[in-house]
Amino acid sequence: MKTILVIEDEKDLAELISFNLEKEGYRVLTAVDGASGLESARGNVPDLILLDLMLPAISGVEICKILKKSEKTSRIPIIILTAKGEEIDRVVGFEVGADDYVVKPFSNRELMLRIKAVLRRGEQERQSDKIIRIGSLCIDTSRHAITCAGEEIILTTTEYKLLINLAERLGRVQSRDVLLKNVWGYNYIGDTRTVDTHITRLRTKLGEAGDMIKTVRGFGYKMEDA
Amino acid sequence: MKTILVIEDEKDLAELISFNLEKEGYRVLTAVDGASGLESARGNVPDLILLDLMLPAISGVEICKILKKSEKTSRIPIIILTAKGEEIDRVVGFEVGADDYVVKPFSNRELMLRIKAVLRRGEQERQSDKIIRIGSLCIDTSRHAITCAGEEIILTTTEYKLLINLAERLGRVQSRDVLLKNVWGYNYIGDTRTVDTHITRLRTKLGEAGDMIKTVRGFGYKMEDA
DNA sequence: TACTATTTTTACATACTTGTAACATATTTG
DNA sequence: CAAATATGTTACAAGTATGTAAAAATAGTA
Repeated sequence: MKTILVIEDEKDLAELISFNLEKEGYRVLTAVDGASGLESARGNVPDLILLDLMLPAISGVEICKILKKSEKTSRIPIIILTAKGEEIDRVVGFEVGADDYVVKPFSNRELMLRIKAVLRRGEQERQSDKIIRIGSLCIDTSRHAITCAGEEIILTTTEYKLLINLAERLGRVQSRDVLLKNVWGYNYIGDTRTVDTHITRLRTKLGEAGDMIKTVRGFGYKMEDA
Repeated sequence: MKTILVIEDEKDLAELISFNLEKEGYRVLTAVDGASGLESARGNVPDLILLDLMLPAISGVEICKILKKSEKTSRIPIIILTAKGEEIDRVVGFEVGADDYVVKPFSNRELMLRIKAVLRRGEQERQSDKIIRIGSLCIDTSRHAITCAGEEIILTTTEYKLLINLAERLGRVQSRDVLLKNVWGYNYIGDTRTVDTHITRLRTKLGEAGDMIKTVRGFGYKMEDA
């Protein structure tokens, strides 16, 4: 039986997540703030940590960094819970070192799928210092740098986040709505066509690698080699 | 037609919302307090719930928690209506498990946009990423890719949905009316012969796998291996 | 403040999709 | 066996989704 540590200050949400996790057969530990979360993680090393980014006192980012620095806890996979789309690029990259993230509000199903995926993923390929290579494209998340066939490509924040989102879910079709939620944040109200515009710009800037962003008519976009 | 349950104790507001929702083509159920709201949600599962936070007796937060914990109702998206300002909006709103929130006073336009966004999100969720194999045919729903004996087959949106519908109910005959409802949507007005045309196209594109789509004269179509 | 970079919206072009109708073929029925 | 009925097939006008560029709005900065 796998143990999951939930670090979340909002009691209701923590309770809800615990309830669902237990229903799925996980053992659950909860912590309402960073300090007790750290303590718990060190004392009884869990198989995975769900970490809210917005915590009182020590922020989730800090906690994540601390956990990743200690030998004892560095190998525990961490999934970040965040309300903002804007922070994900920093979070998943080297700076923070989380293994995955879920943007609030998330469905139970979504969360469970992510947890399973992260647990399944081998220890060796944790995302901390991840460099994504797809065809001639190379994304160095730690340096926030992108190259295509050696040539450096300068992207704006939105373009970068959009690319990361597509690249991390390689092959999977993502609807405009999902992209809006993950890149722009849950609170975004606007035209889904905005995504199209950014896709166009991304394709242009990426040059030959831009062809790897495929349109799936009626559904959304996906990224795929060749 | 989508059904929306409005749980709101202020009669005037409830009425106004109902009026606007109906104008947009939704079916509306209303409940003036938590208990009847819960009952209604369980009895006639709606597609979405608009939930006032400030209710007599049981609070909206409680209701939200209860709904999210029950298997039957946990998947219903909930939009919170709250009169309180900034500090509560994010924290209480969707961290309880709700899918979105709107702060009173809200414009009709805003509410409708949120509803649409949340409903869209839900539709995305439903398509789980599984791989269906039937004979030489392979359907990868997450990649939205179809292969027959390794060869990739490009389908249009309608063709794809039609195939999924047949493949998911393997062996079972489905009438043209049922297919129209499932693939084209319940309010589709048109010729049932449209189905035939698409079946033909599907068979052609699928090549040898197309033979697995069988005609059941007088009843409809079914999919069956060999 | 003005200026720049970036993002979003708008508008239009284009390419793809689709429902229908018309005709062909097959099957059932009387 | 012919008529009636059901399904198969094809072509095309109309509809729809996406691509793209340019204007408008916004955010960021000196």
